[in-house]
Amino acid sequence: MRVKEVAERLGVTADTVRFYTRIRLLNPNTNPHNQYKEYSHADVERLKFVVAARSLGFTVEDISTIIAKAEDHQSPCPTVRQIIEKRLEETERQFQDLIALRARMSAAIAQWEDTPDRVPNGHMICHMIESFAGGFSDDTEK
Amino acid sequence: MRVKEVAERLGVTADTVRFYTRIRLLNPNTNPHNQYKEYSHADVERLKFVVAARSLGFTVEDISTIIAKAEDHQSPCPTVRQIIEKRLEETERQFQDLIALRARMSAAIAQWEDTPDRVPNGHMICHMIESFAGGFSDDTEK
DNA sequence: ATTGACCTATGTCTAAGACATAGGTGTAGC
DNA sequence: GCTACACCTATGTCTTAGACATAGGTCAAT
Ligand SMILES: [Zn+2]
Ligand SMILES: [Zn+2]
Ligand SMILES: [Zn+2]
Ligand SMILES: [Zn+2]
Repeated sequence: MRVKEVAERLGVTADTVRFYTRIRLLNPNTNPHNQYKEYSHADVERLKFVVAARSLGFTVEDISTIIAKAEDHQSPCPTVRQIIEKRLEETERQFQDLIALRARMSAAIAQWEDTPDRVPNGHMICHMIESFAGGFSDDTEK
Repeated sequence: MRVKEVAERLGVTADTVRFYTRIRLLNPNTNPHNQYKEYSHADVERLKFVVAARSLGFTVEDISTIIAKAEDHQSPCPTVRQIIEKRLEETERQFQDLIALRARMSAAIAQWEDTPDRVPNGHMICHMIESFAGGFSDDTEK
């Protein structure tokens, strides 16, 4: 199979499969005539694993580590448990950041509904953004 | 003022200020002797604006656009309203994606609590990841 | 003048692909 | 066989918003 077929079969783009191949997460045979990659059943199996792991928040580097361990006949499970715990924490942080951001955006939009447009003068760029309560005072405005 | 002072005053890193300077979002004078940048009061004011806009989810490119309009003596307000609406939609999408990801991760961790570690064989890398219900069936496993 | 702590500008790197492009494939028509 | 032409491929470059590394500059104390 060539890249597009394998990509479609797993619901990812051909570019994604090419990327995984580039970083040697997949190692298909290369046709020496045109450099086209030929993906075997085993390659598809591995890609399936990568897609599943990605969907659980593992980075491609995490996945490389995991696969390396497995190929070394060691159980990757402890590593997997450790990593996902860390990734979940990161996700939680991002989540909180995103909630805060969304709240600020919504508040700004709400506040600006009753604010007229204004042409900037020398000491202001957009009064809406500048007046939005964030408290970014420079504390040295004399 | 030099980069560090201005950065501290606004609660960002010196690298951030340098980055904004590099992309000409800030345009401090340069000491021709040592290339050190000298930030004026006006530069600090502009940085204050950039920081405020960033905290509302505007990209640096958005901010460039907004500033350009203001410097052209046009009101940037309609642009600002348009952009933040779009950015809020994106944030909302990210938010939903993140909720789904977090749910998958938590579910996986919960499921794996009762799963023993296992050493991989030729047809498996990590059974925990592989067996986690995501339904990534290749549909051609004959 | 010399040290040494701190600071600076510049270049490079990051994640995970998307995008652009030059060239290859394969089928249809002649 | 040859030519179109639609589609596919590998490769190189680009993306975000800074972080990091490093060679060199500053400045106060010696
Ligand atoms: Zn199989
Ligand atoms: Zn405005
Ligand atoms: Zn001012
Ligand atoms: Zn496992």
